Amino acid sequence: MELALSLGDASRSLTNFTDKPVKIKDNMGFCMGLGALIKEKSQEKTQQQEITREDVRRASSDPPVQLDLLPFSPVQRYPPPPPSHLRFSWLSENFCRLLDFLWVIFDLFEAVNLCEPAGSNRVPEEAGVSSPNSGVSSFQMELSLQRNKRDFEMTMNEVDGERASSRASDDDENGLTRKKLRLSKEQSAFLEESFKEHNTLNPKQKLALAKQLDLRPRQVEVWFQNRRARTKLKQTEVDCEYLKRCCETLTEENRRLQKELQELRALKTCQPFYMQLPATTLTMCPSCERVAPTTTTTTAANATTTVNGGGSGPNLSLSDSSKQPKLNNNPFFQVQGHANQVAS
DNA sequence: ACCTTGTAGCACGTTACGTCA
DNA sequence: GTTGACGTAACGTGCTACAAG
Repeated sequence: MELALSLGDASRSLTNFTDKPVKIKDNMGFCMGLGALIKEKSQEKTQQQEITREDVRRASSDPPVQLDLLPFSPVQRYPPPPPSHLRFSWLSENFCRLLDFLWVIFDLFEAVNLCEPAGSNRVPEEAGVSSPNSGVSSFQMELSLQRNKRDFEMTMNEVDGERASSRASDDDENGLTRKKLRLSKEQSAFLEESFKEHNTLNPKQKLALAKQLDLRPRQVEVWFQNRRARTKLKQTEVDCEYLKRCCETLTEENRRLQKELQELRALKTCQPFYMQLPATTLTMCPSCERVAPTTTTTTAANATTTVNGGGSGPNLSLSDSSKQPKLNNNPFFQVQGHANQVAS
């Protein structure tokens, strides 16, 4: 079995090994080596536990990550830790993805073409099997991490204390898939309290919260993002329910007014002509839900349901308040205010 | 002043894990 | 023990604002 490896045209070659093509903005013809990884994890994980892509991705995306920018050569698989002045904190996501994958390629290349790795009892064909979601087999990642462990340990002393402490919660993961930690009640309560004070965080607040709760800043950031999303979703549900009730109320009111209109029309045909008085009544348009003045005639008996329509008729009282469209009390016109109330 | 590029933060949708009935 | 629903941590993507060159 022969494996061709061409890093000169990375954007083309890398797509052969992943489910999803790796997006690469620039073709990079140099060798890159990670200078920091998970010290505690590497030490604690057993041979049976697989170290996943997630581990490598996180390790490569958490600043600072060290790179060796050396002329590409397959021999220089494990370059020595770079000097501190070659650290980069500007790694883009795609670049980190490329880093992840390059290690896999290196290990795969060696496993297939060079030699059987020490301590590995797997056949090389296994290395070509990709997991359905990650596009990188866990075997490859295990190989990669185990072999680079010694290199990582050389540079772990350079990892700053904050990062080391923030990663303390990572130790208990099994590493099979992406990790999901359940926050403790105390942590959730504290985050809730902070969210009540301000639903967004500036970097300083984020760092302070993370340090106080022994979480990674990214976790705090994600928590606030999800919390805002939950708030918005709940708000939407409340608004939806409220609008539903408004719709029901208006429908019922419209039905009542329509019935009243029918009664008035019936009375109009029955009452003597001299009893009819011109007036303007308020009717609710069923389609646009607006109150529109309609000049009609009614009897004195029903005059309490009309209002003065521009002086063309007598001023009539509004004694029967239950029959008036209550615009100010209509819930339809209160939705906005209600929404703001809930949001607060 | 204008443009380009990189970065950070966010909303939104989705995935996947943990919990519980 | 299994299963499905649900809550939610974590992630991917696109957009926008901003700063620096």
